[in-house]
This record gives sequence, structure tokens and C-alpha cells, in this order.
Amino acid sequence: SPALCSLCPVSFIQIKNTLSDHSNNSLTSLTQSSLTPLKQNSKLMPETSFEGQRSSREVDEEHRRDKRQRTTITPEQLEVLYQRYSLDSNPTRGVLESIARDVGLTRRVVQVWFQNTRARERKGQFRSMGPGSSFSLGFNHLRCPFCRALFKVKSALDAHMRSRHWAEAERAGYNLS
Amino acid sequence: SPALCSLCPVSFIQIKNTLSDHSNNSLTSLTQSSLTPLKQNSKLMPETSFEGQRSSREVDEEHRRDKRQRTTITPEQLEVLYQRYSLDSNPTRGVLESIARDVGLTRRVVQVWFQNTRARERKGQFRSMGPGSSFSLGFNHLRCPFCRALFKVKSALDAHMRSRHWAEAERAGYNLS
DNA sequence: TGCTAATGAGATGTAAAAAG
DNA sequence: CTTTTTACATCTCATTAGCA
Repeated sequence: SPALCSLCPVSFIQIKNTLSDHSNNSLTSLTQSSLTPLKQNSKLMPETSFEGQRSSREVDEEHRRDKRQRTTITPEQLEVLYQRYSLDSNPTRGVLESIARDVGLTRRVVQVWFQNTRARERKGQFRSMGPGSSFSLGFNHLRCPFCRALFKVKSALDAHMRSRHWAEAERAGYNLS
Repeated sequence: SPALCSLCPVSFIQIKNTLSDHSNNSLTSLTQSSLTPLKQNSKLMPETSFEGQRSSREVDEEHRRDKRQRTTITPEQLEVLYQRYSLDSNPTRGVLESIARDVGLTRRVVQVWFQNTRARERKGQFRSMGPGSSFSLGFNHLRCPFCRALFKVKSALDAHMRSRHWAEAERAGYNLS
């Protein structure tokens, strides 16, 4: 079976990635990470045995096994993600799935995005806007200086900063009244 | 020989289990357990379509392997369960069945949940409500009492509660100044 | 090259299974 | 039934690697 979603461009690779949290394989890596400087670059071993045992003629069309699949999240998707994040940064499984449907990504991708975003927030990282502050993206959008959230109007951005970046905004000297 | 890691509390037993559970046979079973729709939960927790689309051919390979199906109990279901539990922690079979009907789980699942919850309560781990009722996690982490967000320092948690849960916090008597 | 999506190890919680 | 163990799901944290 091609293992390709009929509704969206989900490949076998992506589905496989959803399992990666559970694959605690190997004594080898455990021992290694515990006892050695961990500098040895173990080459992300593809499960050839597993893939090899299904009918290979059906599958081969489209994956590069040696490469890690990196999803490109579009600004439109980011906008939705940040909006949902602002409502709940730790969504339950069901909510996560609904978000995934909304933005057209797999649940795993959305889950990872939330994990990474929580980590980013925890570390106090915010995306400094760099040169050309709060530049517009696409169509009249304002980007939050502390994260990538996009807003159509300044009042919405202000409200966002008030609610989401209270401390940082104060530190940075924004006057949010 | 029961080797124990000298640098961390990893025992031989744990390592052995990890190996035997995950190294050889488990990509198939993992895939299946993660991707196969839960039949008893299909109404409340429908899996997304792309996840459920594995061919039956892939499924029945290694059919005998240990794949225990783990039900994911949603927060909504937990709320009902805890509420019923507070009324009677040892319900009769009939009551158990009515609860099962209410929450949309099998009687067996509800029964196991009550057993485990009684055991947890006996061990002093009882929580009157689902995860979200303030308890600490890890070493330096504080969990928000109103959602699952984690914070390293109290000030960050306070800022979070101020921005996200001001109403609830006020009601609950938190002093956020 | 910087940002960030993805990966992996380790920790935690708990549903399910096994043992008693 | 209770107690204990196993297995799975998800989190954090640290890293790795892909793409504009």
C-alpha cells in the first residue's frame, strides 16, 4: 500500500515519524549516551527490514529514506497555530487532532510544534523582529515582535502582547497601557 | 548477572526489557497500536482518517505479538469518572455498567479504572480531579493549576496565571498582586 | 547561516495485565 | 478483590539537521 493519505499530503515518512516518540530502541544507544561523549554520529538507521517485507513495487515512488522529513509550516498555518496556542498551550489529544485537521498537518507535526513552542516560551525566547520591525507578511499582517503570531490590525497585536507577552513587553518598554 | 549502571539507576532488567520490547518485533505492533482506530472509543475519540487507513495486510502480520490496547481516557470522561468515584468508589456491577454507558467506555475499562484509582488513593496519590489540579512535577518545575503549562520559576508561573487565568485565579483566591 | 522542525533519551503517569 | 509489573503515551530537554 502506498501509505499516502487520500485527503492530504501525508507520506509514509510522516506517519512513521508519529511513532518516533515511542521508539526507544537499543541498549546500544543507551549505553553509549551514558558512558561515552556521545559525539559519535550514529546515522539514523532506516528500518529496512520492515519496509522490505511489504510489496516493494507499490511503495518506492516517493521516499528518500536517508533524509529526515522537515515540514514547512506556512505563515497561514502558523497564524492558526499561534492562535490556538494562545488559548491553550497544552492541548489534549482530541484538541490537538482538531487543530491538525484545521491546519492540514498531521497530529504529530502539530504536537511537535506545540512542544517546541512551549520550550521556546519557557526559555523566554521570542523572535526578535530583526531589521525592519513588524514587517508585513503577505497581506497587511503585523507580526508580533515576541513570537511569530500575525495580526491584521494593531489593536489585535496589542491585545496579543498584553495577554501573551506581558513581562517581555514591559521589559522591552512597550506601552500597552 | 544483574548489572547496574554505575552512573545512573539503569538496571539490567530495565535495559533488557527495553530491548526485548522494542528492538525486534515492535515497529509493526507499534504502528498498529498507534494507528488502528480504537473500536470501543470510536464515537468519542475518532481517529483521523489518514491514521486509520492501513491495509489489513499489514495488520495481520505478526498478529500474535503483544499489543495491548491502551485506552486513552479523555478529560471529559475523567471528569465524569472522578465525580462518580466521589459518590461511590466501589460501585456494583450494575452501577459500573451505567457509568460505562455514560462515559462511552466498556464496563471492563471502567472497572479497571476504578481498581487503579482505588489503588492510587490507597497509596495516597488520589486526585479529586484530573491532571491540572496543582501538583508539582520533576525538580524545578511548577505546573499551572489551571492548565498543564510548566514553568521553571514561580514568577513565570505567576505571569502565566495573570495573563491566562486571571478569572479562575481570582476565584480560587490566588494573590497575583 | 539562523531559525526551527525533527529526533532521541530520560522521566512521569497510568491503563492493562499478571501475580497474589 | 488487591498489589505489582508491564507497556504505552506524552512530556521536557538537549541536539541534530533541513530549508529559506
